[in-house]
Order: sequence, then structure tokens, then C-alpha cells
Amino acid sequence: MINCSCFIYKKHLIITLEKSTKGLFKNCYYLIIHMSAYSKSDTSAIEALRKKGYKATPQRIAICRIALNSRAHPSAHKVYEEVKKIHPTVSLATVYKTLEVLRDVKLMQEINLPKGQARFDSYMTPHINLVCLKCGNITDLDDIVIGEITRKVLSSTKFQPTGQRVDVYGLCQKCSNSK
Amino acid sequence: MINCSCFIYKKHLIITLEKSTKGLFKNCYYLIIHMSAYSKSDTSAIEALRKKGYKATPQRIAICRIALNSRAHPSAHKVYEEVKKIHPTVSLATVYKTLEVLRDVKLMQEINLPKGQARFDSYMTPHINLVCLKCGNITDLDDIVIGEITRKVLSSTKFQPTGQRVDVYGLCQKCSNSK
DNA sequence: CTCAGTGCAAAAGGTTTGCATCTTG
DNA sequence: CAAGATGCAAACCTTTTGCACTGAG
Repeated sequence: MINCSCFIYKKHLIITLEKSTKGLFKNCYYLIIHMSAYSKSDTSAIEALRKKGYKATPQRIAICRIALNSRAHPSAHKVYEEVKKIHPTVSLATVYKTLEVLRDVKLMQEINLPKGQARFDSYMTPHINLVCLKCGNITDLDDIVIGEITRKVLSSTKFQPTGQRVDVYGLCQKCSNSK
Repeated sequence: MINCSCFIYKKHLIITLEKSTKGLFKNCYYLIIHMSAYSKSDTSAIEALRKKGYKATPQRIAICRIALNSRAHPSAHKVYEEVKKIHPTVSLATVYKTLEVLRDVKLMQEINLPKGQARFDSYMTPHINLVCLKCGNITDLDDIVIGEITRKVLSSTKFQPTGQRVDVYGLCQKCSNSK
């Protein structure tokens, strides 16, 4: 076992090499590893797709990598922009079809907002979306209250819940300060 | 003070006249009053509009009457269809503009759903929307849990909430039976 | 009498679809 | 090699906008 200090910067894991490890990599002081290339989601996404009978095409894997690793709640168009950097010939239609598939295999959910396009959320644990009405940013907030909701629906109605969404609209700290 | 029995049938208040009151209306045994003509929302909507500097035009009042008295979470187009029965020349653009105004004066909120158009909800007390993924019906459910959400956001973040929405997706009783 | 509101038509998105071509399993 | 996926363009739909005209306050 080797101990070394490391930190994460813009989706890269940056490892500072100590004397003991430096010898292993000539002329190197740091190891910079792009995390998405090693992220778990690739294989787990492929599995999830195949389990439901979907084919794991390169386009779909690229879309998964981008959409599932982002906590920024990207729009379909934003995902498209990112995917194009890897697959320049990809089409918006494919992105839409893939996002539909990812919803089907329960890897993400859709957030529909007033005025504008759908946004996508790969954080599937029930949570609160804090939607800023000024800058449009969406941040997630975990809370136990949320788990109660499905339980209440089940106990008081004949409705069969399969998913849920909790949005709180308002102003984020930045926007309420600058108002 | 006059006591008489009455009941409501299809938005009409039906008053059965007793001996004591019968004399006041010659040859009448019932008074049938169309409630929407006397519903509170007309005057309260007009007040709410004027308070914010909006003019209370006949079109707006008609849209209020329809949109605010419906618990069916109508779409903009559905509201338009209904309003046209009263104002045949009304345009969809006016409906959209008015719904925007009604949101602004806090008389209703918008529900954005996957695949399709926005739906409108005039029930402004925090509640749960039970959205059936098969038939598209939306029913409301009151629960105290919901009131907790804003409180939690306030106590654990710097976010300034102004509104909220809780949707639970799934199958309504009818659809889960017929599946 | 004035400014906001209306209605029309056209524009502007975002999303979906049809279809020939290409790929995965 | 067959079923399914891609990519392109066109179609779709909901929503918004521009503008001349009308009506509420």
C-alpha cells in the first residue's frame, strides 16, 4: 500500500507523488487522471441497458457518461453539446431517444420547468430540487421529510406511486443577495 | 331571517321554498340560482387583478371563472375551448397571457409535465399532485408533511422559497385495476 | 383620453417522427 | 443476419411575439 496526497479538480483526480512513489514514474511529479474515464457508471449503465434489452451503443455510453455524471441538471441540448465533442456526428434526436431510454431504465428522471425545456436529473434518491427562478440553477437537497410522502400516499389513497418529484421555487443565495 | 332547505346540483343552488317564503315569489316552488354567476371568485379575482394594476377585462373574468373554478387541472387549450363558448372571438394568445397574469397575482400555479403541455392548478394551498401516468388525470391530496418542506429548506439552506410543487407519479386506482 | 389588453398571424422554440442506412449482439 | 439504433430533415405542438386596433379606468 502506498500513501499519497491527492485532490479532485474539475473531474480530474490529481495525485501528488511522494518520494516513495516518484521513482515509479520517471520525470513525473503528479498523476492526473480524468475521472469520467474510470467512473463506475459506464459499466453499470451498460448493464442496466442490456438488462432491459437495449443495445449499448457508443453514442448511448457517451450520453450516459455525460448525463449521469452531471449534477448540473442539464437540458437535452446541453447534453447534446457535450456529446458532440466526443461523437461529432451525433444528432439531437439520438440524444432525446437515449434520454427517454435512460428514464425507462430508471437511471434518471425528467424535470419540467415553466418556460423552457426539460431538464434531467440523474440523482434518483428522493430529494428536493431547489429551483432558482432568477438564474435557473437547480440544486439538490436531501431530507427525510421526502421519504414520508410516498408512505402517506400509500396509506391514505388507492394510488400506486412509481416516482415523485419535489420542487421548491424561489431565489438562491446568490440571486437573493444581488437583487 | 328565513329558514329554507336547499341543495346544490351541477353548480346550481336549488332552494325549496317553504310556506313562509312562497308568497314572495308568485307561482314559484323553487329558486334555482346558477352559482358561478354569484361565485366569490369573480369579485375576488377582480380585486386581486386590480390590486396589482391589471385591468379586469371581460375576457380575463371569463378565464378566471373557468380556470379558478376547475379542479381538473386544465391545460391552456382546455381553458381556451371553454372560454370560447362565452367569448367566441377570444384568442389562445389572450388565454396564455391571462394565465401568466393569474400566476403573477398568485391565483394559480403551473404544473409542467413530461410530454405535453402545461397544466394549471388553482388550488394554491400546498398539496400533493397525484399524476396518473396512464390516463393523465391529476388529483390533489392534502397532507401535513408538505408544510414541513418549506420549513426544512428555510432551516437548512440560504435558499429563499416562494413556492413549491410536489408531484407523485404512478397509476390511479382505475388504471391500476384495468392494467 | 391614455395606456394596457385583445386578436390575429407569424415566429420561435423544444420535442417527436419517418425513413434509409448502419451496428450490435 | 436480424432486430434495433443512428442521423437527417421534416413535422408537430405548445408557447411567445409583433403590431394595429379596441376598450377599461
